Amino acid sequence: MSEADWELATVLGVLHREMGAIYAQVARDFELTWQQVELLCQLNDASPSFGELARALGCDKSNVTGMVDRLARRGLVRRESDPHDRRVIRLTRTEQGAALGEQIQAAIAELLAQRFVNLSADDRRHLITLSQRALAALAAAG
Amino acid sequence: MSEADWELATVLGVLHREMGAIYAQVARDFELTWQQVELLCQLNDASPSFGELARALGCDKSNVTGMVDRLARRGLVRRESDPHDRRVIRLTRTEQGAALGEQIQAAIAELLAQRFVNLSADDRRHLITLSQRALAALAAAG
DNA sequence: TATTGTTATACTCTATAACTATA
DNA sequence: TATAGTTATAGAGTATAACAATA
Repeated sequence: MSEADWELATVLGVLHREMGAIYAQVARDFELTWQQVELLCQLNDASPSFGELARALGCDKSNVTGMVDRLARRGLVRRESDPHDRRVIRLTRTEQGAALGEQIQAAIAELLAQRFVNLSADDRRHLITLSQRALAALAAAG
Repeated sequence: MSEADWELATVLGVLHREMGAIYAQVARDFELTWQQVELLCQLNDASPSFGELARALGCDKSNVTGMVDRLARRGLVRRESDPHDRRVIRLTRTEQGAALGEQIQAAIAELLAQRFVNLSADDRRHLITLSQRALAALAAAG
């Protein structure tokens, strides 16, 4: 393993922790857990099944039931049965859930813009480009 | 808010989720939770008090007690009372904990190197540099 | 038979408040 | 009186296994 590999792991680790703190802050501002925010973000333009949600969130499908229950109790999401397969339930946001989801994403972008105010426009542009390439590399590597 | 702010939030959000999956994978490989890994990483070259640990981990001090108990039960950390203030307890890794911590950090760096194999050496170097600048900007913004 | 969502169970993390022993 | 760590409690996330309905 090269020196650069160690440096990459170190700096990405610290950045990951900082980003986690930022997301946790926003979630708490909206009285949600960050897992609930993650789930809500999966419903931006899709109506995933519970199994698809579990895979996207990296948890077991049995956990999704409870998380959805809690969001449904607050009127943010709604279960809808799949017409093609009556075993499957698809999850959609309610109007209230969609409105809240957009507020949350705006709050995240706003907070990031504030916290990165000391990063020059050039650096910010490069950071976006390189992060996109990094994501493409991750996708290619599987 | 500018278009670049939205792009930054989007790409950093996706990257954050990918990194989270990577860390979760490593933690599970070592039969630890990712929170326990975070705690262990705070002991690399320091013996923090429980209050300092709580601040670093972004949780309440009352939570630290249980997390430390579970790590101590596995022989990875040890409580040591502070000679200057008998209210304070400082946490240190055992030899076994130090060895495991190094294994974990090596595993993270190794896995990242594998997953980023499709990112060119140039891009990787730039990603390190820009991430370091981003962290400096975050620190400066408070 | 296999799969989908659910339930039950046990463990962990998280937040709050009350407690103790120091300072 | 203030602070550091602990305890008790309640809610939430996590993993496993067993289950009913459907395919």
